[in-house]
Amino acid sequence: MRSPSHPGDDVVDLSAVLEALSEPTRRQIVARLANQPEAACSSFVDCASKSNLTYHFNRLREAGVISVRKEAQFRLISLRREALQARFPGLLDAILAADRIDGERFD
Amino acid sequence: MRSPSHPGDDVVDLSAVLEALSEPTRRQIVARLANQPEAACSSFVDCASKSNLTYHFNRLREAGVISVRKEAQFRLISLRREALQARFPGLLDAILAADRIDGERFD
DNA sequence: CTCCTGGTTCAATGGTTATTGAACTAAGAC
DNA sequence: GTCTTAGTTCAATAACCATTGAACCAGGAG
Repeated sequence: MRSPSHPGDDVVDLSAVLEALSEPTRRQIVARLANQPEAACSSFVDCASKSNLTYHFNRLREAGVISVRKEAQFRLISLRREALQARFPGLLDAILAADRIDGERFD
Repeated sequence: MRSPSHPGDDVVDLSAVLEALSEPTRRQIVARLANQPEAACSSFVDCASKSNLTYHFNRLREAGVISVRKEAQFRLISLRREALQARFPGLLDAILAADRIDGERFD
């Protein structure tokens, strides 16, 4: 785990990005962020426990998938769409699309 | 790990596919298969040890990414492009493209 | 038949992962 | 100031991961 605040976490390693997005909870977080410019950590309490959320946010941030901004008493999370698109064009969109399809398994 | 021969391993779970392709050795195998209709297990001895290759082939097969066919004394591996494309359109191509970019890191 | 070659199986190992709960901190609300 | 909300940190745990090496097996080659 890296140091707490690392605004310049850049998208570098494909393995890290795919590992980050291979986890269902993290994919759920990312899928939700795709529809919102920003969301507070607290809006994901239905996904996992507080400390577990911190863990998943760290993994996503270290992979360069999200960025975290501190605003008053809240942490605001956002998806790093442009950075991901610049580094691996089409990857995030393909995974988001696949995730939507994957979600249809039990219809 | 599942039973030895499982020709009908189908692409079902996105997590399994992404986990399979998040490992660099396995991505290398898949990238090489993308240029060849079929390849013998033995053509990947430069990627890992024999037993380690068996392990990686199993993980790829269980995720539905490759299929393995026994021909005389050889095992022939092939990429399940159509099955992947049918289930998660564009995903494999995006990951293969990202892998090519990722490979350019040390230029 | 005996000897390779191609590949699997198995147990062991060290490292990593996700998850938990309790203790803690930072900052606004009252 | 006290209380509460939002979130981190830390240690512990169980499960899983990739990798190894040795033993094994199937089938062709000599």
